[in-house]
Amino acid sequence: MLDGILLGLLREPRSGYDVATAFRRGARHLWAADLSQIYRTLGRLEKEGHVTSRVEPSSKGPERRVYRRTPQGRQALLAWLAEEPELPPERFGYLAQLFFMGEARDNGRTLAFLKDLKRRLAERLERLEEIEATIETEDDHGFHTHLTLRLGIHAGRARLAWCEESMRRVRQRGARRKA
Amino acid sequence: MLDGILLGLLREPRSGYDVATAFRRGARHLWAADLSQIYRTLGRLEKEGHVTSRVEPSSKGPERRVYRRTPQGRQALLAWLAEEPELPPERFGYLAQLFFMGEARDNGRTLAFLKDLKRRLAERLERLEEIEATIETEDDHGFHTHLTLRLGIHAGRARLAWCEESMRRVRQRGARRKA
DNA sequence: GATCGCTATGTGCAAAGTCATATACTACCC
DNA sequence: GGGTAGTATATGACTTTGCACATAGCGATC
Repeated sequence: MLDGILLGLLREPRSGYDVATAFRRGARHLWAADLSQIYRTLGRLEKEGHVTSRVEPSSKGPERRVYRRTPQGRQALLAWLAEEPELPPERFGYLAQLFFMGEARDNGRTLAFLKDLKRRLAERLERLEEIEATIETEDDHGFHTHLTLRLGIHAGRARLAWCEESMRRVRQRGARRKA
Repeated sequence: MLDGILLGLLREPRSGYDVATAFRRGARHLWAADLSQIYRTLGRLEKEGHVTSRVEPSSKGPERRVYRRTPQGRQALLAWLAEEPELPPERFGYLAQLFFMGEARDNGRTLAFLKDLKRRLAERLERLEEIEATIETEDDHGFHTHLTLRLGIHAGRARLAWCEESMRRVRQRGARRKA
């Protein structure tokens, strides 16, 4: 999966560091990966013949190893794009915490948890909305970038609405219990 | 993270198989885990003193190893519940595919992709809505279960709305190009 | 009495991902 | 001259996860 993303980012020749930078800028809202993993994956892709690399001098640091996508690499990218949509495995740490929070029998804690969660989710959403404001949607790449960003925004707003609904329900429940 | 979920499910003594069954029924919408991983994790939790186990005969199969949460295990659970909300790493395979689909220059393909995606997301949402219809929301556990389910439903509807928005935009874009 | 499906517990192996660490050059500020 | 920040490439150790496989009892059905 990371393979496809790296091949996609290698539309132009780039060093591992550049790829990671492009990754942080353009793809961090759809996949998380750290530098060491990117380097290792690029190494594997080279062994598999999807990319080639060449060491080049750098103007502002040590030597760079610049990767280029091969025709075979482009084919692999297109094949990945032609696959079925890959649904993510469910992995919601905060939901799991909330799920068992009945165990603690503490509505105040649940409320504080939701408030904290809402703040974090709102921050994420704001970052996406900032990016949206800067996107050029005319060319193919920008158009598709914007499509993906929109999902983050739709989903982010839905999560905030859920936080509010949940906080309301927890408060009502607390009030009902005291009564 | 799975640690907390297993400790939470062990409110009553259960075998690994039972835990996995409870997992599939009650927690699969918030975390994915297969049997082998559950067995391994229970083994580690025992080594760490969070659970104990005892082999017991079964009426309908081979012997069962029944796990019980220790006081230390309960403390570990409460500590986990008191932690900050854990945000998931971004890992959207289908979004990554869509992100690079400009490379293929094929609006028809993008449209088919979104249609397929929408169908899958709608199925997931339906399953959550079916579960919601069967939930008892009065007791602590049911209340918190329902809260988590609601997020899945909010987010699921937002994703469907996004699919429709995206399909509309892709169609418009296709029409504009032909004109 | 053979086979199927469910109950039940595990091992082996590989891929994916996380975190810490080592190295080293350049530019800039103090 | 010294410290910090950014550029740049990696390796080592570890955990988590996924997938396949091995084993075996029990009940029902054919």
